[in-house]
Amino acid sequence: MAEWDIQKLEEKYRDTWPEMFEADPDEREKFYLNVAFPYPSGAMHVGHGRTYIVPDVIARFWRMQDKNVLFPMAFHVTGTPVIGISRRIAKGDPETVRLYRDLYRVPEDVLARFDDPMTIVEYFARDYERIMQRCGLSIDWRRRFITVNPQYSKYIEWQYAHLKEGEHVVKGVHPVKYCPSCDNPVGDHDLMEGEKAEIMKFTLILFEWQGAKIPCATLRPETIYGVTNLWANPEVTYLRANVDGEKWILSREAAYKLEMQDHTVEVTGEVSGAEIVGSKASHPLCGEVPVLPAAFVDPDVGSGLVMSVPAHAPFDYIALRDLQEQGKFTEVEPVAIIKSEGYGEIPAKDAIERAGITHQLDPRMDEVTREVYGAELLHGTLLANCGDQASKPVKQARDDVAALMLEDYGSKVMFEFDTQNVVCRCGGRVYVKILHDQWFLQYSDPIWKAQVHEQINEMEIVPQEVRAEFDRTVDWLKDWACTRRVGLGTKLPWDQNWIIEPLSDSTLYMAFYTIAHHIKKIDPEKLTPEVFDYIIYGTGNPTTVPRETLDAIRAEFLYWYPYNYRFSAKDLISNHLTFQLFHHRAVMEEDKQPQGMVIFGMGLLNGAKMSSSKGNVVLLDDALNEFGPDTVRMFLVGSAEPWQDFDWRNELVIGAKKQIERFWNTVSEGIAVEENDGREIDGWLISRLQHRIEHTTTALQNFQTRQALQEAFFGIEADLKWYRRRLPTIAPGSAAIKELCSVWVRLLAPVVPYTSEELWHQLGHEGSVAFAPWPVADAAKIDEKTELAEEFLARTVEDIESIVRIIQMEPRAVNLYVAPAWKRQVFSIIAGAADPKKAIKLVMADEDLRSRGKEAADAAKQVTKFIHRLPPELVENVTAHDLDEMAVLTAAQEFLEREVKVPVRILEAEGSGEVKADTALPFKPAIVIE
RNA sequence: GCGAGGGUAGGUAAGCCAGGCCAAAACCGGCGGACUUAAGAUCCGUUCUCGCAGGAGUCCGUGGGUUCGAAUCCCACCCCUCGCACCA
Repeated sequence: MAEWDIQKLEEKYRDTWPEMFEADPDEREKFYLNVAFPYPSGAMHVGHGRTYIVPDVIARFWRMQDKNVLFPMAFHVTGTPVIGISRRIAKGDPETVRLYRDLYRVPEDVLARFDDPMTIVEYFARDYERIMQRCGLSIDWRRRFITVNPQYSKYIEWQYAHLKEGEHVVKGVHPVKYCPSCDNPVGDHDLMEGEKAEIMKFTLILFEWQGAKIPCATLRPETIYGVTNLWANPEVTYLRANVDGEKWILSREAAYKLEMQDHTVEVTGEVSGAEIVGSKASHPLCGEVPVLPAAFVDPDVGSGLVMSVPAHAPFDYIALRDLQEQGKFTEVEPVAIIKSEGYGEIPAKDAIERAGITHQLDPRMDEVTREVYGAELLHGTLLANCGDQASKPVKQARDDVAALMLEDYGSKVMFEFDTQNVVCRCGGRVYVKILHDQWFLQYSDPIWKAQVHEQINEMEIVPQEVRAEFDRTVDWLKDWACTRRVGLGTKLPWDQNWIIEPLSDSTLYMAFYTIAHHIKKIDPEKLTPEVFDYIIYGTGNPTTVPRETLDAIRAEFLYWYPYNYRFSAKDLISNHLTFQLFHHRAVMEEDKQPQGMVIFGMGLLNGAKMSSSKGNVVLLDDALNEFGPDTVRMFLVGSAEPWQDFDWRNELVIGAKKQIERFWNTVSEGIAVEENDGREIDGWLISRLQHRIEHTTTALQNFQTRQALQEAFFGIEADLKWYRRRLPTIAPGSAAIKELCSVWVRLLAPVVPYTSEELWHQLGHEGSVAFAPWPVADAAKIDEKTELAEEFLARTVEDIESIVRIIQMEPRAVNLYVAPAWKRQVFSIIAGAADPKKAIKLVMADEDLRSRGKEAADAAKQVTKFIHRLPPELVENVTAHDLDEMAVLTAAQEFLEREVKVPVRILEAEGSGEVKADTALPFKPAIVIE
């Protein structure tokens, strides 16, 4: 019997496998599964490993069920990250170089060529492919592509033509975070500071002022009715400017921001804050109000000029009060316009006084402000002095007044961050910019959303719980800017200045897999939209490619599509996974919609989040070298169900390795030993095996890889343990063991393909275990009575042992007293009773039993208690099979004596004269130790 | 802050939806023993507390509640993970 040497097994089989899993349409039923493809900008770690190994286990499982399984792979290389990496490497950025040279161990000569982004992705794509093959992934590599292949670009162009035709791609304006020094929009991950900053929409309310307008930015336009004054900072020099052709007064900062936000701003002069202070400004909805001085007014917030609503804004209230305490502007009175529960006439005043705030600089001012704003938004109603808005709830009035302002009073919208200091990685300040000419995928379209909801409802989603998250995401999605100026990718077909954004070019590639190996062979120039129309829809009359070629390609598409399952980690739910549903709905026909999704948990390393940038990773290649592919696979699919987070810990992985070794040794022994005569216990083993097959199959059908392993590995091992305990002196070489080995190797083949492949051959089978028939449970081999008898024995031995353990005497002999038949009668009656409370009455209704009087009543009580503690199926079996306990125990006498190491006597309880024998119950003999 | 999911014995984790089979599966780890020159592997026992007869007590994030009965149902609180976008 050879030692288990996984390295050798890997070398023996790895390179012969890739062609084996090339899948072509045939008469069998298909099973098509795919995974979110990787962006190969760095080395694979064990977290990536699980992403591909779990689907592979599922693929191998279904393949053995005689499904035609397609499992393809490609590489996503579009976008900007590798461009940044290549630049940083070219510059010699030490951190990046360290990551690639030391952690990912890229050879120096290769690293030297990493100044070209394509070199990076091509290098790592090859590396991924190599490592995936080491892992034994049953991928059809003929279909491999990368997302900048010209043929793929043609497919994307076709897709976008249809999206545009369906009016799902529209040109729009959109506020984005923008870094003027990079001259590019920036994502949150590009920010050094202010990552959580949100873009807020202010209304600029225009006040008449000496032939010009003073814009005041507000989030609460409805408070215009309560404006008593404006605030200007006397220390600030404001600008006079023509904004969109109108004369405005505003801060320098505000002028710059508005320019970024698509307004024309032409500076014509300056005016000091001091000059403005003391003058009057007016708005039709609040009349003429004075401009008051305020040092707290920040020119870098809003327009740099503020409207004041002292009744409802604590800052305004306290600033006004402070001025008035100095005897200034005493004629200004707060104007209350909102009634809100829990507050008096002037909520700002109440809140400040309740909090005991006496000074504007009190740090609790922000908190009090939030409190008042929140309370008024939730419960406030506008008062009678608010014109048309009177008695409206604040919530509604806010929107109505904002709309009114924009329509009738010349207001403009201004965007601002909710936090100051938003800084780009380049160190430059980030502003809100309105992008025009930008193309958007209109995910906000309610009709489109409704279609996706419908699809989510029809799909199988594993685990069920994430369905809610998908629905939430669909509701929450707004329009998505789908074009960029920089990065790798496909040009927008109708506007060549734009590149299709990388998330937006990878929503329908699952369909491309079905035809990729054919399409690759066609000159991209010939791949007109008509060609794809013909392949996907079967319409039109393309002439650039021979018709029989197209018919074959279309046939293949129709065979595989739609996909059965897509596998991905849960962090992609809120974008990619939901996007692809939108795109399928828009472009693919009704019967080509995604059928199912399986969502994975995340990976941890020793309890901490895996992160390449922090160096907290185990590279998959290293893990394969150290433990071998089967161990890595077994650990990754066995330590947690796919949707749970898993934690890679080396000491646990070593455990998995030992387990496979045990499996190897047991099966090798089984093969080596000469067949000998079967024993009765063989029937039990084979009967148990049927349950294991059934449970493993169900688990894998439900993607429960961990559960499957519990059954297929530990379950079978536990059965074997009992089997050997019952037959310690006989070598395990029976026909039953051979049968078990053959089944066992196949049950574990999806998880440990290398080990199983070798054992399968050693068992004398031709062909790969990957295509061997999956075991099917045979009901005829299930022998419930034997299983029950063994359970009875096991429980009895356990009971004896637990008693021996407690008593502190050395046992000399064990007497077992089997319960009399009439107690079995009691057991049946009680077990069958619908209402347990009436069970005792039922027992006493039996004449024979009643004649036993108190004895019967006591037994009934004991039996009731006992039944209560047993699993219901077991109770059912006990009743159904009416086990001859005497015979079972007698037959196992030798076994019992070996177990307890003293003579065992098996006796009838009835008439034994032993007091303790009275406690004998069916399925629970009385035990007396001498 | 908002949205989704989750907290079970030393660790991983099943059970929870359908309350009583639950002192709570399974695996790992720990401890003791057998085998061995030894280590490893393997096997046996043990791993909340108490108990010289198969039993009792306490326990499933915290605090309440419902129920004859709660890890499981309800309420509140605390803590953790993921997502919150123009980016893979």
